[in-house]
Amino acid sequence: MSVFTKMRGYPIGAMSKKTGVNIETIRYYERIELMPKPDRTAGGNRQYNHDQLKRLSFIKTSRELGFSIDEIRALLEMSDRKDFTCGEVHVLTVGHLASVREKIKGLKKLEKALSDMAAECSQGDIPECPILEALFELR
Amino acid sequence: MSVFTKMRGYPIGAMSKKTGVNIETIRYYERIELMPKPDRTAGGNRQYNHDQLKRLSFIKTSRELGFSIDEIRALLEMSDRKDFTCGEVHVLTVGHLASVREKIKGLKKLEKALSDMAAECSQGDIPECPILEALFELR
DNA sequence: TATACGATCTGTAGCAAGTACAGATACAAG
DNA sequence: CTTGTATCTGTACTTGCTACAGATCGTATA
Repeated sequence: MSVFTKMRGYPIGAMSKKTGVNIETIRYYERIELMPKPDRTAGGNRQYNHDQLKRLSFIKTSRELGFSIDEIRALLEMSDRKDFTCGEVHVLTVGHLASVREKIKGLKKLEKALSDMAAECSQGDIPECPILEALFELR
Repeated sequence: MSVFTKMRGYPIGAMSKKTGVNIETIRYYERIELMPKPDRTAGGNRQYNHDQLKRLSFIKTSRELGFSIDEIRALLEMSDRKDFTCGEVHVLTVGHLASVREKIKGLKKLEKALSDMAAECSQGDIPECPILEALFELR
C-alpha cells in the first residue's frame, strides 16, 4: 500500500456505526432522496464521503429532535441552496417547538388520567376493576 | 309505524357521530377484529347494538389515553373473558403510565434543545444560522 | 310509485418512517 | 483459495389509520 492509495471513504456499515442510523434506514433515506446516491466500488458497494457523513448525522440529530422527514428535507434544501436566511430557519424551528409543547401538554393530561385510575385500583385478585370501569364509563 | 316496529340499532354513521370515531376507522377495527362483526340489514348495511357502542367508546377513550391497539385488545379480552383480576389490569396500566412518563421526559429535553437553539437565532435575513450549525455540529 | 339524494357498501391503495426478510454478490483475512 | 462477514437488490410487513372509486341501499318527498 502506497501513500497514493485511493481514499475509499466509508462503507455503509461504518456510516451506520458512526451515526447510529440503521443500515436499512440509510438505504431508505437514499430511496426517498433525503441522502444523495453515493459513489460505488467496482463491485457495487456504497462508498460515502465525509460530507455525506455530516449530512447523515444532521438527519439523525434532527430526527431525534422530532423533526419530520419533510421538515428535515426543508432544512437541508435551505442549507444546500445556501441562500436561506436565519429567519426562515427560525420559523421552522419555532413551529416545531410549538408542536412539541402541544404534545407535552397532551401527554401530561394523559399521565394524570392514568395515574388517577391506577391509584384507585386495589391491585387485588378480584374480577372487578375501577380502571376498566373508568374506561367504559368515561365521556 | 307500530310500537312493535323492530328495533334496528345504530347504522355506522350514528356510531361514528356518537363516539367520534371515523366511519372508515370503525370498519378498520372490524377488519382487525377489535370490533365484532355487527348484524346487517336485509340490504347489507351494518346495524350496531348498545354493547357495541360501549365497546367502541371504550376503544376511543383508550386510544386517546395512548394505549396501543394491542394493549386495548388485551384489556378487552380480559373484560370479555370476565375472569381478569384487578391486578392484571393494574399492571398493564402502570406499564403504559411508565412509557408515557418516558415520552414526557424525552420531549422536555427536546423542548429545551429547541428553545435554546431558537433563542440564539438572530432571526435576521443573513444566510448564517446558529440553528443549522447546531444541527450540523451536535454530537 | 318514481326519483332523487345521502348513507353505506366492498376493495384497493396510500400515508409516515421505517424494519425484516430472502437470495445473491462483494470483500478482506488467513 | 477458502471462509466468513458485509452489502447488494427487491419486496413485503409494520401501526393506525385515511382516501378514494364505483356500486348499492335506504328514505324523504313529488
